[in-house]
Amino acid sequence: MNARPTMQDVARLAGVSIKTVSRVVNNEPRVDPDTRARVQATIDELGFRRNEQARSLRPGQSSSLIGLVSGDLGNPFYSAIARGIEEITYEHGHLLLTASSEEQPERERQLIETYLQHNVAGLIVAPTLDAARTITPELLRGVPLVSVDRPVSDPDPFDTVLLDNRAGARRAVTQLIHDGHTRIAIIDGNPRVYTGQERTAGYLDALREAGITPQPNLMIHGHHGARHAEQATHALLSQEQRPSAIFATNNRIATGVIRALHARRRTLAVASFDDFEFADVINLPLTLVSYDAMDLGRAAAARLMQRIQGDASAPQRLTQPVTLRVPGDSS
Amino acid sequence: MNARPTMQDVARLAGVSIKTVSRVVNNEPRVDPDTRARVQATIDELGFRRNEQARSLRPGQSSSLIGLVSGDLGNPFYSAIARGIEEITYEHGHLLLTASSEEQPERERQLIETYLQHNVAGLIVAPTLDAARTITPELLRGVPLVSVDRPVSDPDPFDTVLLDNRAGARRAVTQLIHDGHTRIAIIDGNPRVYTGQERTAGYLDALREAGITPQPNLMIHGHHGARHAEQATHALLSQEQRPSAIFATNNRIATGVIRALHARRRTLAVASFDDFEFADVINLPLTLVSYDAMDLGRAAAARLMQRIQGDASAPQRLTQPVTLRVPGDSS
DNA sequence: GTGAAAGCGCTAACAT
DNA sequence: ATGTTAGCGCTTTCAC
Repeated sequence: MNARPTMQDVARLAGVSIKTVSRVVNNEPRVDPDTRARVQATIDELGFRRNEQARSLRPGQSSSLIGLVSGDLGNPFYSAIARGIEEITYEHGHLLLTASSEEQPERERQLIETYLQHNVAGLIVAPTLDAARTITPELLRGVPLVSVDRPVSDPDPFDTVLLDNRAGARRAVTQLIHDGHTRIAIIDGNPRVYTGQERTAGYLDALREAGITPQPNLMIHGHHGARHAEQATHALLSQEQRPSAIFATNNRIATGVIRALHARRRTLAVASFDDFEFADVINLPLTLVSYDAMDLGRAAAARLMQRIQGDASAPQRLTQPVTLRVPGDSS
Repeated sequence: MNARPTMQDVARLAGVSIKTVSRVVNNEPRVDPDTRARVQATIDELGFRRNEQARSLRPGQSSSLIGLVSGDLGNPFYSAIARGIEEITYEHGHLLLTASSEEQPERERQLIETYLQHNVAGLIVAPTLDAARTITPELLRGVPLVSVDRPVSDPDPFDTVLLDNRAGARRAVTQLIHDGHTRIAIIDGNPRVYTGQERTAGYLDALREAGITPQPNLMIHGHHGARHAEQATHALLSQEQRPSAIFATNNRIATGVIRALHARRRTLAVASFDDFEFADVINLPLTLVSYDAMDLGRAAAARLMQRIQGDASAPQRLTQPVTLRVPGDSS
């Protein structure tokens, strides 16, 4: 457990000044090759590693930390985003701090503050519902922030990377209509959630374009989570005017719908925002809005890297494309 | 973008010395209540936040950073572990750095070094295959490390948190035997991977206990990933002596097996290490070794917290329990 | 109860 | 090509 060696230690042992060691460590040019070799040998011998905290303490020297606040790292959607972010930040020599807000605005604010105390060079946040109230430019003091999956507010003072929620939903529902469906139900989660709102708008777009009048009793909201969606599906199928297809606005809802149909041994067309493994193995006609969640993360991280490198242009809203996938249909 | 205020700024504005500000920030006792209130007011007014890098620069003052190196954060197994770790470290006021080794020992070593440069208080690693060569006590210089899912080496100089791989596999295969199966195939990934080895050993345990002689042509190895497992399943079903049940040593392999069976419209009993969503909706007799991956992370983080708090006892090997689950069987 | 001064490990500015 | 010095923001003696 010998203490960690410092530049001073290396300098003493190599018989040079600390600044020369610094030059070698930072690959600065004006060092005699012999000196450089000698210093390097001492560094290797001692196993010296530069203390990053001390380095980034100097003003101007920004830290190489990036902070990520996601909704829930345990959710594959968020962890794929995190993976994409990690890929880009790693390439740029940054380290990634991760934490989950658990959709609690207070925890989100608290995490951002803690990150700022650690001098992060930038932040990526999947904002909670009430982020607009807590995440403000004053809180950030110039540290760049990119939001992902949802905007912080509208209009948005920050860069944002979103999915094309509305168009994706419209295309999925239009597909169902093409397949002959007219009684298409929608099951959505918390109506305050941005993505659900957009996807619901896309559903209505598709109906309107086809001249179909939306039926209130086919539009179920507030049923987030697989369990609620399962109950909602049972309710839908028990009512008078039954749907012939169901659009689930996300994969947890789709899971509930599929469970309920399985329990009732009923075959209904199911469309879902979010693709999932096993879609190919399920004996139901599926229409999936598919996309690469890692790409969302990559795009957000790439934008943040630009900001860190000094880009001061107006906040951007980037929309990532989605595609329609019909399992078993190899066209 | 006014610069971030320092203790010095607070001190000047409050008309006290920097040390008094420090006392207030750190909740030290010997401060006059009035002074404390005045300083606190100034802190709030300026939005002062202590610079954590500067604080932990002082020797003794450990940083509140924990470093996690997982195989692939995009894999739900690892992200669940990460979530469990995050939960515990958050409770203890630590922040979590995350990165993926992508199963490359060199990248793993590199990440650990980078973490150490950032003065992490401790490390949690899901070791790669060749971790024993790179992760050594010399590299770590006294920074505690806990490995998770796989041991670094055997015997292990570090704490390790593992699943009960062998017993879980044995129980799953024993269940298949109880159900009347005697020709039980196993599909495993890379034979050098610890978990696969243990699970294969459990498979053999179960056969031996039942007096069944292992059939080499029913034991497929080296087929990691869903795609390979799919091919392996097709090969198994094309041969003379066909199995009536298949044990998949992890969920990606199980996915491949299920895909192949679905393509052939064949019903076979399938056992799998790892539970998965949709298990309830698949029309195959399944036997699943189930466990809580978050608990793995929680246990690893809890052990690390003990080490950070000074526990210097001998390295422990903790084994987390697994349970058998038969979907549809509500007993 | 409060403050002055030293120093953590490093880099930037300015010598030599 | 190399060294000296100051100082980043904070905590820690040790005075007062």
